[in-house]
Amino acid sequence: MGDTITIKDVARELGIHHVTVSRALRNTGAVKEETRVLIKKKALELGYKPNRLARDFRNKRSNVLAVVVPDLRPYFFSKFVSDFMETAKEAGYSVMIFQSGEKPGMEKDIIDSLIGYRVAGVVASVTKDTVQESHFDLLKEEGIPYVFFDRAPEETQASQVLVDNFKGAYDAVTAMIASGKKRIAYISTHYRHQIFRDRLAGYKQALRDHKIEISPDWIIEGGFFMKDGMEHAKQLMQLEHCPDGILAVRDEIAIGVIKYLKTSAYSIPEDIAVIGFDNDPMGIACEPELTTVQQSIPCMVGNSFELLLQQIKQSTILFDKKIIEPKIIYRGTV
Amino acid sequence: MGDTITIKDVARELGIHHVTVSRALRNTGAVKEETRVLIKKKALELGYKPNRLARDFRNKRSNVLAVVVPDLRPYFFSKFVSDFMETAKEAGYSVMIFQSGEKPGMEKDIIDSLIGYRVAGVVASVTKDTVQESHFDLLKEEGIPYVFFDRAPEETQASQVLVDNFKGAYDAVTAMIASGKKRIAYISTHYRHQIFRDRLAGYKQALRDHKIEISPDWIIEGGFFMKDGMEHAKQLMQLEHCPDGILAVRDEIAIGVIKYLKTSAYSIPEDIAVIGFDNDPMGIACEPELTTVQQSIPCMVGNSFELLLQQIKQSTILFDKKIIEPKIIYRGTV
DNA sequence: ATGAAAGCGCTAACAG
DNA sequence: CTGTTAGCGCTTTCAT
Repeated sequence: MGDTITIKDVARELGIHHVTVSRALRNTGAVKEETRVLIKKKALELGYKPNRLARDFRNKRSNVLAVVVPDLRPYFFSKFVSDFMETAKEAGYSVMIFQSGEKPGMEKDIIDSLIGYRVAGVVASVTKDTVQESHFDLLKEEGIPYVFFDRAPEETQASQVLVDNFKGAYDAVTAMIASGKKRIAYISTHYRHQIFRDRLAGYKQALRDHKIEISPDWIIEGGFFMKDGMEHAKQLMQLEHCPDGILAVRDEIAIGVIKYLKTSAYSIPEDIAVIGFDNDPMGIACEPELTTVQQSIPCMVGNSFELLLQQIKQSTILFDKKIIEPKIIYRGTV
Repeated sequence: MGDTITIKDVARELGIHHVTVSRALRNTGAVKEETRVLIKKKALELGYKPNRLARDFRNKRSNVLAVVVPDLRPYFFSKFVSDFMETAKEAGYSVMIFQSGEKPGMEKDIIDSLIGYRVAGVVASVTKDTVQESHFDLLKEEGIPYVFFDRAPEETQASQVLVDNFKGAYDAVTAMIASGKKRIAYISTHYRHQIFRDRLAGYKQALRDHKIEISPDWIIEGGFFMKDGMEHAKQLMQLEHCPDGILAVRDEIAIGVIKYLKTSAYSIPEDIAVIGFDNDPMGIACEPELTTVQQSIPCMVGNSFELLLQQIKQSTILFDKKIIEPKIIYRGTV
């Protein structure tokens, strides 16, 4: 160690100029084929590893893409990140991941960091409390393109990739109605993202279109986890006029609902139907297996990446919005 | 954009030398307190962001830690990575994540990459087919310390953090025996890591210590997922002399087992007890809730990080092994 | 097709 | 306490 091989070492060994080595190794500029082969052979032989730090510094831009998520653990995010990394790698990019922990302050720090690293681009899903987009403006100022996926700041103009959440909820409610349900409740989170408002709107519209009353008692917002689903289900079932179908905005919440219903001896889906969102594999572990609204993650990744790459290549900031079709995965709860 | 602020800009504005600015901003060297304050104020005012690319390049080392995992999606890995990122961030490090996709070739490419980025250190869990450690030797040559967690190459000398897998399996089997089970089977994966061999050894020893016969029919190896668990459970239950307890080396496999048993009308845990490994939240979604051997991830993260940091600080490669106590989380399947 | 020169932004080492 | 000098490894530009 200590004596790292540089292009100069390769050049000296061959009695040529290090610039030629640089050109040969990058397959750029005019280098005699014969020389190029010679150089590559020697580089390999010496175990030369390009110093990315130097290269990125010189280019004033790294070839790293950043992904910012509130939390890496939920399946939706870990799957997105996992797929995104695959896609990025194939295109020659490395990926840095950042977790905001649902804290806007942290998100801001992360963005400062990203600017420091001169990342090539950013894909982000914002925290539950991110209302302002101002910290992302800093990226714009630095010419770093970014794309939001799933969770975007309110009224942002920036590029974003979302599922058609209105349709997802609308279809889910319609499916329950089709199976004979007439009293359908809605359990959401308190997170104030457009996606959740859209789902609520889809839920309401489906009820209206089927001439079913919308009761405020049947719309609950709060929490994000399994235990919240359990509590809300309990609250719902204690209602005098209790529901026979429940749409939850997350599979984890839906599973909480199922757990409560089963302990209370309700049959699913006979007594009550349940549908969630996300197609989390956890939904297969529970019984009956959870029917869910799938947001195609490969599709979201593909669109996000494409949108980002386009901006990187053209060195422009785009304002584009991709809407992905949701799809209901029918399993055993409706 | 285009006109990024550098320390020279800050210096010019103040009519001082940029080196003084550098010193002031890093709280290093001797700078008059008054000047330091002035500089920091001006830097903030101009929106100066240190160029990490330049800094890292100059220092010949980045302040990035790399985590290499086979796959980011399983809860065990996403949780580890998530926690590790938190810990690293608090210590001022950023984190790059890499997925080998269980492919050793990919793992090798990743390591070349890490060297290119001159990362400060590496934490890795190797692929199912990584037998040689040779590609990690390259890191050693570059003076980049690394620590294995959970899955290490065979017979490696390198620093590693593991759970006491022998004990985990031993205790799990003992727990089943304590609840009256006498015919305990073992479902493993075909992955050839020490951790799985240790679990098998723990399983066997527990049976021996309780004078229970070890039947090769009851030891199945193969697969890694839920469907594998289902298949293996089926195979096991079709045996003439079928088991009344099953230990699986992963919760996901255990859940597959449970799913099969329930479709075949076995009662759990009355007819058959089941225990898994990992404390995957998926185990809470299923019914009955899965009893599992927990590997404390915060503890693994803490040890991994500490082991790594120690090597970074001392610029030495250590050969240290940390063994963490597993713990059985009793739920409903035993 | 190859070489020479210059500089990216920063920091260590030395000088004053 | 502050300034000067030099250079990290690489690539772009211009010259040959």
